[in-house]
Amino acid sequence: MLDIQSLRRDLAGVAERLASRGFMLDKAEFSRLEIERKLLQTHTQTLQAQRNSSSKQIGAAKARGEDVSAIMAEIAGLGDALTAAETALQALQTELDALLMGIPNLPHESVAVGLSEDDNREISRVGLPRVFDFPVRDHVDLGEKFGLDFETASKIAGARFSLLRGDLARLHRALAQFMLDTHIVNHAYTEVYVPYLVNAESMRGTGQLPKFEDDLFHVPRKDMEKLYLIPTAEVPLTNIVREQIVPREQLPLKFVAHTPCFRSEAGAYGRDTRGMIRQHQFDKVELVQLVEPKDSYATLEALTAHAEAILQALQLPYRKMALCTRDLGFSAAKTYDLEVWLPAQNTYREISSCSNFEAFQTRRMLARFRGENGKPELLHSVNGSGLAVGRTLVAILENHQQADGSVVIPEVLRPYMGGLSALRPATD
RNA sequence: GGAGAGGUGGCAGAGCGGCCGAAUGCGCCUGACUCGAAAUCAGGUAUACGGUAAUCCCGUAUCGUGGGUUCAAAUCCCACCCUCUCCGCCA
Repeated sequence: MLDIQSLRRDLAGVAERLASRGFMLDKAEFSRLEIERKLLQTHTQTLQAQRNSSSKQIGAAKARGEDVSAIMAEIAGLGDALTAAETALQALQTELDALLMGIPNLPHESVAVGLSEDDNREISRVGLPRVFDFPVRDHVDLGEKFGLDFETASKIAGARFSLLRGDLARLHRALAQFMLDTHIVNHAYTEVYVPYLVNAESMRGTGQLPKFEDDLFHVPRKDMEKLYLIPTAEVPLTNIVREQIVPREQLPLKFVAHTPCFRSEAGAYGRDTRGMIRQHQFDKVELVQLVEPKDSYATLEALTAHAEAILQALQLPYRKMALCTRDLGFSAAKTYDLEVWLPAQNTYREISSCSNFEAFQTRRMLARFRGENGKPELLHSVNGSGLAVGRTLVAILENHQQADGSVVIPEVLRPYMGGLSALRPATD
């Protein structure tokens, strides 16, 4: 959520910055609501003040044993007027709030203005794509031999689910363990185990609701508020500080969690139907930091480097992209995507997305710390995947495949694999 | 699933429908005393929104959440949420 003050102060300027990311703010509508809000709010509060002082007088008069009918008569119609005013104000607030909640974040000044993902800027490339002297197989063909089984998954659950067996399942687990351990030990994050089902309030906090309900799975409950399956651990991790004032000396908060993520992928029907690139359920190791505003851009760089460290350790070639204004997610002020090389697709594919949300999320959830002057200030939230486990598995299979169909397991994962150095097709 | 207890400021803990944004204690901040500290004393110490650009001032709202009764609700009524204890069930 944007700061409503900034909209009041410089509506045209804000609208212009929003336009750069493709969002057209209805300035007239906002102004109309604001003018009315101000009128209604002052009116309501005046009536409330009147009621309060009259009620006080009645109390005092009664205590002295005086007659109160005169005062009572004076405020005869006040109750109804007040109810009407309060109702109108509330309705207007709801409208204004809905408008505000639907506005995306402002792009940071360092973000290039662009019209599509083609305008994203490549920041760096690390590692060289291998040159293969044999026909490259994609992860679906390779994985089949090691226990990757989409047919069984679809029998059990439907399309866009996967099932892993044996060493492949173990490798998947090894990846998550390795990532977690790296972030805990080398990068000083605190490991957190979180709920995978969250309430609507949490979803609002990080920005998934109210606008992106269609992308989420939810679980109805009889006579109870429905719960949502998390699309990323960002949701529970960031909401840890919702409605809290964190003591300054505890900052920065650095959380890491390994969770499954659930996405309905509505609107992606035809895309990435083959393989485990785009699934309804996938595992991810997520990094979240809550920091003082002055630190958040340095934090974004650091956190992105933490994600990169995983790719480097796994010897996967990747590039780092700075998203342009048009490609930014709803809540992000600035985003780096890490894209891993997938030889079978002959292209780089997103494997991590690292963003600074500034105060966009924390304002929604009232997550604060106590600043220098002792006043509560909004934290900044920064997060990123470190990494998406399923896609990392895909990248390992494809990048580390051998002519004989085996896949070399990166050195750093071997301790998690009981010393196994390669996946080999079953010899039958 | 059954039975019971309870949700009040950073914490503990009071609170006859009006003088309650809320006693008291602890904690914290400032000052006095002190060479310094402790102890003691004095004062201060919630958040959001609005008037408004303002850390001052004024107003409004907030005692788990939402509704109701009333001129007036932390206090009375209803519903819901959450926590705790015991029993049952359960990974």
